[in-house]
Amino acid sequence: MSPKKTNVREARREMYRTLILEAAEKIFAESGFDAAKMQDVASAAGISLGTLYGIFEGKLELFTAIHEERGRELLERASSVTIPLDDPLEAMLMGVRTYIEFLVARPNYLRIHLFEGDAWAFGGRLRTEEQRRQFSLGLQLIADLYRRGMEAGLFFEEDPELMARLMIAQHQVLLADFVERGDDAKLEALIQRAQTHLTRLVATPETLARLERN
Amino acid sequence: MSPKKTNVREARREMYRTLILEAAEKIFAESGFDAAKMQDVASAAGISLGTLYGIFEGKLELFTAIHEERGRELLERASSVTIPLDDPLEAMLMGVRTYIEFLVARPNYLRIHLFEGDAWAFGGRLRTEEQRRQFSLGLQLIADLYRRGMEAGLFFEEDPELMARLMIAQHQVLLADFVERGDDAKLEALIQRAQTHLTRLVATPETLARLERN
Amino acid sequence: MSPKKTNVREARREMYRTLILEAAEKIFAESGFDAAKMQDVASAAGISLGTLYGIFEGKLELFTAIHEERGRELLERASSVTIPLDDPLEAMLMGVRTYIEFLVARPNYLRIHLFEGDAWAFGGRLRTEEQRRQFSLGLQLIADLYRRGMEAGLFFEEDPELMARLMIAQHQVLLADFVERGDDAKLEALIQRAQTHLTRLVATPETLARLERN
Amino acid sequence: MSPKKTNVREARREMYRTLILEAAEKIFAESGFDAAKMQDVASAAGISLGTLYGIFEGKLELFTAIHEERGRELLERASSVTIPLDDPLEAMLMGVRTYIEFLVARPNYLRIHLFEGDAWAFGGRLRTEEQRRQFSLGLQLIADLYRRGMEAGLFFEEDPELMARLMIAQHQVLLADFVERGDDAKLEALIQRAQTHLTRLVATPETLARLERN
DNA sequence: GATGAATGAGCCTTCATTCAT
DNA sequence: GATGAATGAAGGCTCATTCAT
Repeated sequence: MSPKKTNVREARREMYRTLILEAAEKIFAESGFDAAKMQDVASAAGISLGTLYGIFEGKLELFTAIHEERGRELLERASSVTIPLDDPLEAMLMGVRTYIEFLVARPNYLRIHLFEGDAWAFGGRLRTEEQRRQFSLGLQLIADLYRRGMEAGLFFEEDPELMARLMIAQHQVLLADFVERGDDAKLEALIQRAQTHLTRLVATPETLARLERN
Repeated sequence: MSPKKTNVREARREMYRTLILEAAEKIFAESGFDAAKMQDVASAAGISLGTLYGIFEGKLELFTAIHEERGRELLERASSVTIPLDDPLEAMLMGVRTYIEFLVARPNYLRIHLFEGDAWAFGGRLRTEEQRRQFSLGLQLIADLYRRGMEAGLFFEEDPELMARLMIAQHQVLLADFVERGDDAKLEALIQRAQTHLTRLVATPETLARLERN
Repeated sequence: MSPKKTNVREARREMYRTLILEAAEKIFAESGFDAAKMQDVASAAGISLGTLYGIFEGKLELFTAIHEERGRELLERASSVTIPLDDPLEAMLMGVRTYIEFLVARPNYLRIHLFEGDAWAFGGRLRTEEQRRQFSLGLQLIADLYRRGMEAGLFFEEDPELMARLMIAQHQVLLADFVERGDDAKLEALIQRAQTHLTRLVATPETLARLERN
Repeated sequence: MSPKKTNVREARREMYRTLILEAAEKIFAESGFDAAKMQDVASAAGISLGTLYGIFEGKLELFTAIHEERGRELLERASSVTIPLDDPLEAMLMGVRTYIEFLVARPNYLRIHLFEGDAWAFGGRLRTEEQRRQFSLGLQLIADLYRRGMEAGLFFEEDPELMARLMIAQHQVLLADFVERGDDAKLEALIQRAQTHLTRLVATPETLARLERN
């Protein structure tokens, strides 16, 4: 097998992966995991069942792949924008913006994220180990940031992991509200609102007062 | 048909309803909606499939009925404890206590409530009109209370319905955390914590400061 | 549940078992294991797929059940007719008769027995542990008998288990021939022939000579 | 098309045929007909599915071809070693040797031959007309030999075709036993054993006695 | 000619729902 | 009314075969 051919094959597989993941996101978003049919995913991707199964092992693997893919991407973005920032609050605000922008740009994944029983805030009925790992990583990123803010006396004294969950839940409510309204236009307003509520959630009264004065 | 016979029949149906709803709560809590089997519900209720279908039209109706039943009960309790209280914040704190006590006393329903993709905070994949109505009623109860507090200058200025959702989400995170820890012992601590976070969520800085002084 | 009801249910299950096993025997005989369709078995039994699966766990279990059922029955018969006989050769001759009569009376099982890659002589690609156990038991029954004849100086000196296989193979050839000819009429001739060849296979020249004289 | 080109093409096809038949033998021996995958055959042959289908029409044709190929080869060898011999018994003994040496040298084909439900002794589920023809030819070769021996008064009086089947069955049991033991070392012992049993199967008591004396 | 990606018919199995007893 | 046996539609997945490159 020539390296060229291998590359072509790899490229094609990658193309299919993308095609399928998008189609699957759509189908899972519309129907939920159980009601989604593999045949519908294949049709939505414009390919045959056989091809679909050539790329993904099965339904669960496909579902998992969506979360890996999107979760990893989201995590990377969130990390890359928060790490450079020294101020924990500033980092958090930047994190929310990234989080919201990412999800609003991917409405199908957003629907899955919110409604498929795997909302990050609960970590409830997560279906695979990979999903649990992903969930845990995302939570830790936020919890660590919170810990820093708490140690700097900026944030309210509370279990950082619990606070991380509360933050996520908060954003999810705002996103769910946004989705329900079908209000694509005011992304910036949504972000502002989310940041306001985030600040109120984490900051001590003193921090709040200081912010007010500026 | 004599009225007496009718009454007997009604009583029997009522008994079955209760039996089935409890069994269904257990099964749905363990497996989720899709994986739950009607046969398992019937067995858990100690009745036959035929009888189950004599009382409930189908799986979806059964699922819906759980939410109606528990939702109505919860709503009534929450109403009855909050209505007599003049102070909106006090009413809210009392409401959370009731909410949490109610759910912790019904762990099966709690699991469904949190993890079955129909958490009240999102109103997401609600499966029937009735569920949406219920959801809306509960939300309004809280939103109205919030509005009163806002008009009294005690609460933060924000869309009351959104705030209601944020409150519910907050409690759900705390309850999910509670469930995950299997921490049955410290109900009172959970309520305290929920009330603290609730206060921080809704109160203006001035209100907070005043509370601090007392 | 009343004992009566249980009995009725058991009786019905038993009836279905029989019905299904007969139908399955037919289908497996016609098509072989892999080509046989569960739907065809159900149809042949005059029941629905659901009912079929209510009685048997799956295709393999059904196939196994046929072998258990028939194998056990055949083994019991063969044991019961050979055990009372002191003379090993006489016992063997009686055993063949039983074996052949049993299989000729069950032509579908005979076809499976001969052609489904699990002919007792080879013990080749046996699909389940149960089948292997059954095969081993049948073989031992014959091998033990052979050993007795050998120790009595009546039979040719050779590994008894190998001789058992040779005997089975011999009968199977005769049965296959019989099946191919569709010659239902001359069962007794078939048995005679099988006994003649059996004698020639196992007996020492001396034994043969003695028999000749009688 | 030049004759040369045609020759080249033919040579290539022949090469592929050989390659594929060997690979297929391996795969069918390992998995049996139904479980064998065409893809696995192609991979084992180091070619593509398309090429495989360019040489053989389908799975069944491939399976058939193995039997034709090997069967023809075996037949030729058996013929060539038996024809020059005048003594029918001697010819038979030579034939068995050839038969066993041939199969032991081709363990994959041996496995198929024994276990794939198409053992020559039964002529059972032969899948194509060609297979039946082949089977018949092999059987006739032996039957004719037997007939000669019978007419010479050397062999037991019995239907020659049936005797041919019994012989084949006998060898197959010995070969199956040999395969199961994984006993590659003692080929000569296996042949000796087979010849002994063959003699006992076909010879009249007088013939046996005469042999004994020598 | 060779490749192997793509196809899709087909089969095992499950479970919500019905209905004869 | 109660039962639970019976139904059969539906869906995940495989693999023989085809065909565009």
